Amino acid sequence: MKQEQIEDIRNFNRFYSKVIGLLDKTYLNSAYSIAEVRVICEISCHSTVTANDILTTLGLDKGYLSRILKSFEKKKLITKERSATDGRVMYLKLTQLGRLEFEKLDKGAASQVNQAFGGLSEADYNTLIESMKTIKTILIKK
Amino acid sequence: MKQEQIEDIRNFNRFYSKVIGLLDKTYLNSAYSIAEVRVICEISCHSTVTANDILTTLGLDKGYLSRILKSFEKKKLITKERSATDGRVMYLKLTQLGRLEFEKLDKGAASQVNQAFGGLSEADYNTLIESMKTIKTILIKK
DNA sequence: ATAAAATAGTTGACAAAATCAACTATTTTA
DNA sequence: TAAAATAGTTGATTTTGTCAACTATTTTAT
Repeated sequence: MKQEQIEDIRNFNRFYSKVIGLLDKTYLNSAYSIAEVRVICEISCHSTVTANDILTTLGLDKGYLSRILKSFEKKKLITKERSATDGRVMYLKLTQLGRLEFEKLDKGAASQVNQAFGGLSEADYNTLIESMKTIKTILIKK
Repeated sequence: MKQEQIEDIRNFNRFYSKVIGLLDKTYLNSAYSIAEVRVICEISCHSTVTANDILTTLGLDKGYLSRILKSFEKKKLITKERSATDGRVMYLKLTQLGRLEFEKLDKGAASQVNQAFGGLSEADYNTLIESMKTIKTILIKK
């Protein structure tokens, strides 16, 4: 891999870090930390998920995650249900309230994206999104 | 802006957040936090820069930044020089050691990019980097 | 069958990162 | 020249994240 290619990629990364950082700030106005948002997101997206699943996908410290989950339970956002077949495992589920809360976060994030990326021409959107898909496709096949 | 476009963009953002998060972890093995790396970077990239410049570009808390700078001074990575024309302003400069340290970080980051993005075909690099440039161009003209 | 190792999750102690507000010292504005 | 603004510092505190020891199960190897 050439020096120049590395520099080009780093240049994009610096630029896009700022974009993402800006969007992440949405969550700073919510009642949740970014880690918490990701955890809610994980629970929301998978019908059955365990703390350990989240650990591996998000790469958090397990003590940290345990506390986050405990706080969610306290706030009635999730329920934990012990697996019938493996007593160590706890299945996590959003409660009604949890789903409501997630929806709020999700809508907030969507509206932030709308703001941050809004105002382009239709042609630019097409090009932008096509480029995004291209990047993802190339990197994902690695 | 259409719902679907928002979703496409969010999809890319989720994906690319992970890429950036992975690269940021390089710094976790260094002696510096991500905020500190950014600050060193800012000082390195600008021949004359003040704490306030960094505040506006990086958007940190000024107390936080002040402490980071103090620790850099203690470690002999930077020098502060009071402006002759405005006694409130401190100009920041990397010392020899600071430049060395920055170079190490910079090389480490480049090698991480090399690892994370390495192994693609030349055609894929061209497409990848072209897409990155396209995205930046579109977003920057906003 | 059972002791040892592995796995899932919890807890306490702590460290690092970040925020807030009050403060000093200058400079600018009115 | 007094008041407001700006640059930076400091103390107190909160939030976020890490580490290691712990309990409770389950799996593996003998």
